[in-house]
Amino acid sequence: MYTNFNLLAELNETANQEIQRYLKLKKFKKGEYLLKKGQVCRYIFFIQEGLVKICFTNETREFIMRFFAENGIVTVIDSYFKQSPSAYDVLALEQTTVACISKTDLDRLCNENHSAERALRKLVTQASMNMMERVSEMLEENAGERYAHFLALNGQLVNRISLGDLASYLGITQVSLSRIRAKK
Amino acid sequence: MYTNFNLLAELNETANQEIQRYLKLKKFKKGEYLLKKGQVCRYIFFIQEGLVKICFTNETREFIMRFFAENGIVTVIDSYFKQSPSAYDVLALEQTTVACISKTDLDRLCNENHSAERALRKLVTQASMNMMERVSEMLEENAGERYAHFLALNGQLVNRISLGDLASYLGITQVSLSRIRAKK
DNA sequence: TGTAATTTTTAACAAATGATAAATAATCAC
DNA sequence: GTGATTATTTATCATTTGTTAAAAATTACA
Repeated sequence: MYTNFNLLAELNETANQEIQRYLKLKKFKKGEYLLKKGQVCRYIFFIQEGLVKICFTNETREFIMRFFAENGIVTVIDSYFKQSPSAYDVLALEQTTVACISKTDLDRLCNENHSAERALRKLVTQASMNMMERVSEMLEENAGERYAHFLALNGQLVNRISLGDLASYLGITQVSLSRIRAKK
Repeated sequence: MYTNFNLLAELNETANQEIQRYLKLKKFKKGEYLLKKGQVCRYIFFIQEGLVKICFTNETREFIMRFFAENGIVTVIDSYFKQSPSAYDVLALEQTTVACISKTDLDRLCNENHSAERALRKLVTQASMNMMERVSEMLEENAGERYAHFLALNGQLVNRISLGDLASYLGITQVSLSRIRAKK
């Protein structure tokens, strides 16, 4: 039922059966929060359908860490692992269906099952690589280059994301992104 | 002998004895490379003494991902886990002594020992959190704010890092950083 | 369909940062 | 120590991005 996640491919038969029992389906409407800033993130979410953003806000602006669409695996890593208040919101940009597993259940699974621990390690490794790539881009590229880069890697996603959200992801204002697009 | 690393505190007695056998000491002079771009990163390095940077270069500029000093644990995550050519250099900024373990040995240890796998998971989790924090800062803060932030968190390190390297870390030019400092 | 609300674009100006060059200061090698 | 090398600062100008405001386009919905 909940296939198509690399994390799960890593699991052995036992762990796979276990995790299927733990996973619970949840649905979020567009605009609903999977997690609000200040709350403790108690789940890892497997997105089956829809689109979410992890973001935070200033007094004046919003900033987006990442988008996650179908087959994406989402959690607020430091809140989840430390069970501390999240600095980020997780918000549905479309009607979104997720399968999720609680930290309590996954901890149990990881304690009992080495392959689950390994799968989790691979998941956070992937998150690390994604964030390093993002840091590299932000160091090296200006806003126009980051925009082109995002288009190249996420061509299909762009149609589902507002310009404002894309600007928040790129770390610039909506006005600035509009100007960048006009130049091309 | 090789104490003071959180990663190791996580290990059980067996794994701890094993890893002590695997760890090898290496010394690098100032300016020597622990890893060059294009090489495959085959080790995790535990810095005992000294200072290194993970960096990459443009046609014209250098960019620094992170500095690692005493008790820091360094690897180029995607090169290490995928055993693919590194996009980054790892370079000693001071004479540096490291204990290192090869991926071959650590893989063996992780296969045999659940607590080693967990320790590795915690290591990459920490790396993820660090990189997320860095992305957040780069989205939200301008260069002057990032400079102040770095000073606040790494006051003691600043004296060991050249202005040029600090600028490369902040993603600005040396000239720009000099200007920022002059304003304060 | 028509009106309101929202999103995107355009414009004008301010602030931040990059690029280049030159001056000054600090460090290194002999 | 002395000269050469390297690192840092200062200055000037160009480019990028932010801010604000208004216009235009799109979308929502009654």
